[in-house]
Amino acid sequence: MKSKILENKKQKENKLLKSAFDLFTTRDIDTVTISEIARHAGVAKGTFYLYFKDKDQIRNILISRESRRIFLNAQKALEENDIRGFEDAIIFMINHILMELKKNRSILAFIEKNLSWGIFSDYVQNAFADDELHIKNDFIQLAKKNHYQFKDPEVVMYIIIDMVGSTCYSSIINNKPLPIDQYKPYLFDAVRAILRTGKTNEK
Amino acid sequence: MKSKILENKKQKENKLLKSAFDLFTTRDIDTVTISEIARHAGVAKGTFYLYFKDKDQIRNILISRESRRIFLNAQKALEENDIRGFEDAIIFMINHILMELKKNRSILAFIEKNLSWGIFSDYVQNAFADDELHIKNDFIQLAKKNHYQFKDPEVVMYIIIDMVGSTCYSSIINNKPLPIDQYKPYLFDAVRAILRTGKTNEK
Amino acid sequence: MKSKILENKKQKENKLLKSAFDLFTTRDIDTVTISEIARHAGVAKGTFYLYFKDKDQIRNILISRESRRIFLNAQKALEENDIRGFEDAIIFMINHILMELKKNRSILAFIEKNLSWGIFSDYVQNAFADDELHIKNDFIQLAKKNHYQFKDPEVVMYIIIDMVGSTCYSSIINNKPLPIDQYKPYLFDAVRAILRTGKTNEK
Amino acid sequence: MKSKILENKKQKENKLLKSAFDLFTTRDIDTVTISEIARHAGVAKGTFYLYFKDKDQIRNILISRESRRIFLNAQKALEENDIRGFEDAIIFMINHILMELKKNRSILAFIEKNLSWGIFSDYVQNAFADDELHIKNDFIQLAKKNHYQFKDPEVVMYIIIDMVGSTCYSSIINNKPLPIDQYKPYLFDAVRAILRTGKTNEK
DNA sequence: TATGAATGAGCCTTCATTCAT
DNA sequence: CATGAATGAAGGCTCATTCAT
Repeated sequence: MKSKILENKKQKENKLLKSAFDLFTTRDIDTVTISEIARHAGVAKGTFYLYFKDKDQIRNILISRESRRIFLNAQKALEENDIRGFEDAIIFMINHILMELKKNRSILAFIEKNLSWGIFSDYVQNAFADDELHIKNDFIQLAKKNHYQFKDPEVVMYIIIDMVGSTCYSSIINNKPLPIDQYKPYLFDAVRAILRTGKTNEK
Repeated sequence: MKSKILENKKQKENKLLKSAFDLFTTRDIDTVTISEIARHAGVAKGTFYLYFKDKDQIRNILISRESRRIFLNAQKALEENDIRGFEDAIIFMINHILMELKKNRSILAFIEKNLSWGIFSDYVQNAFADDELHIKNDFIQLAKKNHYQFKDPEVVMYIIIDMVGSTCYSSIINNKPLPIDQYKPYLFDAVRAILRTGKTNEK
Repeated sequence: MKSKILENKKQKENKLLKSAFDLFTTRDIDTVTISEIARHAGVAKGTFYLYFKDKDQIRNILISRESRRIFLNAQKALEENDIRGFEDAIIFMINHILMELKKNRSILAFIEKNLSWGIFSDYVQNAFADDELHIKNDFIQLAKKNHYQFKDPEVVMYIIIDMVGSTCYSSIINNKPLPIDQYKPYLFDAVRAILRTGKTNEK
Repeated sequence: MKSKILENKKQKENKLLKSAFDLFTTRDIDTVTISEIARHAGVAKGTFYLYFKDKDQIRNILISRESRRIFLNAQKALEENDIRGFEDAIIFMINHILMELKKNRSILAFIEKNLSWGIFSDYVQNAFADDELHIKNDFIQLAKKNHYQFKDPEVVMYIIIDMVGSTCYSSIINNKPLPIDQYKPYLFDAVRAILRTGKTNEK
């Protein structure tokens, strides 16, 4: 039967992805060889090329996958908590993501160091296409409902994501400029300040 | 006389630095070989190792040097213009830097992609040690003079630098989320919002 | 079937060993490069590293192999000739070995110059472990049978091997202190003298 | 004055020789570079080539020098002690040399590992030319005086030197086949046995 | 004489990629 | 589909030797 074969193939692909993920988050990505990925996945070197073109490809797939997972988790957490204020909701999500990344620094290191625009950015920007991930939509809806108005909400969202991402990277990884827990107040102040630029006085 | 030799050595070092800079800003740094740097500098391969330990070292030197140069230019421009408001001064400097980077995208790409904390951050953080570069000091003085008060001005400065750096990178290089000229208003709004969090009402 | 591949691998390994042996016995080992070994074996440079770690490893393998072969030959020759006296048997073997080395000076040069204790010595000392090579045992048995008694036969054997090895090296290679054929009488006298130190008067 | 200059030159040459000796006896000779020899001697790299052709040359000079020194010491010690028997005198000298080498293993390692025939052998063989070093002569005289007769005393001497040298090397350095102090009885027995082959019964 | 900057040949080693089995 | 042996291009780096000063 065909499904059996297909399943088998999917399994091998997953083994390779998992293997690469393990290695990429453990070591400097440049030092990871395709040999190692294959060996650690328990398949032959040649098999790698049956599923992926090269290291770049598998790396990009992993970054998209992990970023998405993290955003989805934050989104789900938000839905499960009844947070109504616009700013509060944004801060809640950011905080949720930061907590996850703090627990799992290697993922953060992996994503940040390899996050080239053209992968993640495209991903976030075109997030409309993702059935499950409706963060962008939510952002816009929530802003409207709470009487925040932005000329271009996408750009604001982008600024915030990028700012949080890059500053928190060094905060979590290197404790610079401050350890993440001490840094958060400053960061959240900054985020709130930016969001407040869109606040209107409508009731 | 010895001065001739010393001069000659300095010249060679500069040739190598220039060569590396040319290559690093033109191509992906990983694809640049030491052979090429030497060849393009017009010296033998072994000569490279007389002046630098490896590619990392020459890269770090270049990043420090270029970052410093850009900040120095901005600082000088600020001094030459009589801008008194705190927010205006910050925005002026940011704008000055962005204009320079826009003109010279390759430098931006080079700095951003290779700017590891531990190089630049240390540099900016310890900028006190630099006799000429007194941005940090200026920031603090200017804030005080204009009645802005921050619990930790350094952190605020850091947030701004990092945010500007990372978001403008993709704006200038990839036009995402918007081309830099359209993006600036949003960015400056965000910066002003952050700065305003420190505003007090003293006269 | 797999046997074909395995056979092929064994063949390549042998090609490399032969190539290395040819080069090592022809030239100063330090001047032989891995490139050459591979090229002369008709394989790619990388292939070398599939079979051996480095030049040292292949060299040690060759020394063990060749030394063993020479001793085995001498042993076999002894068995095929009915020589009963203890001293005569030892001299016979030494002579057999010297004749072989004389015919093949390059092997002698190769072995002697690279024979580091830790390779050969271990080998000779632990010769018990070698099923085929029972020289050490034979020496002890033969001594006993012929009423020679040594406090530590192993040490005596070792002295003889080492003495023969080092003096004959220069005799065969450099004709010093005498060409091997003229040198032999002196050498054999010395060997017999040493052996005779263990002679007892039992009948 | 010229003598001053000449003295200065001799001094530099000695500095280089000492430097090389220090390095050669401390490390594997192949890893010692000419740069290091010069640096450790406190002169410029180019200066090395003013005094020596290459590493081989300086190495050979050192080996001759050290070997000679050791033999001279043994000879002097013999003269200072009134030992009349032929065998006893030989054993005395060997023992003297072994004690010195045991104290200074690095010299032994250096000499043995680099003692190529053509250096030392020539040296010992042509020892007649050395005004101070008259070992060979002594050997012959002493043999005669004590009624030992050898067809070719030189060859016997050579066998002994070589045998002692090569077996004691591994004994002192690797404790194989036995530590030197336990090995000596066997060795001396062997030496005496060889010498005794020349004994005559004249009174 | 003495210096040491400059040279560049040449080594070792890795690893992405291919392809016969 | 899967394998893994074989490839060979490519890079980093060292160091003996030269030569202008």
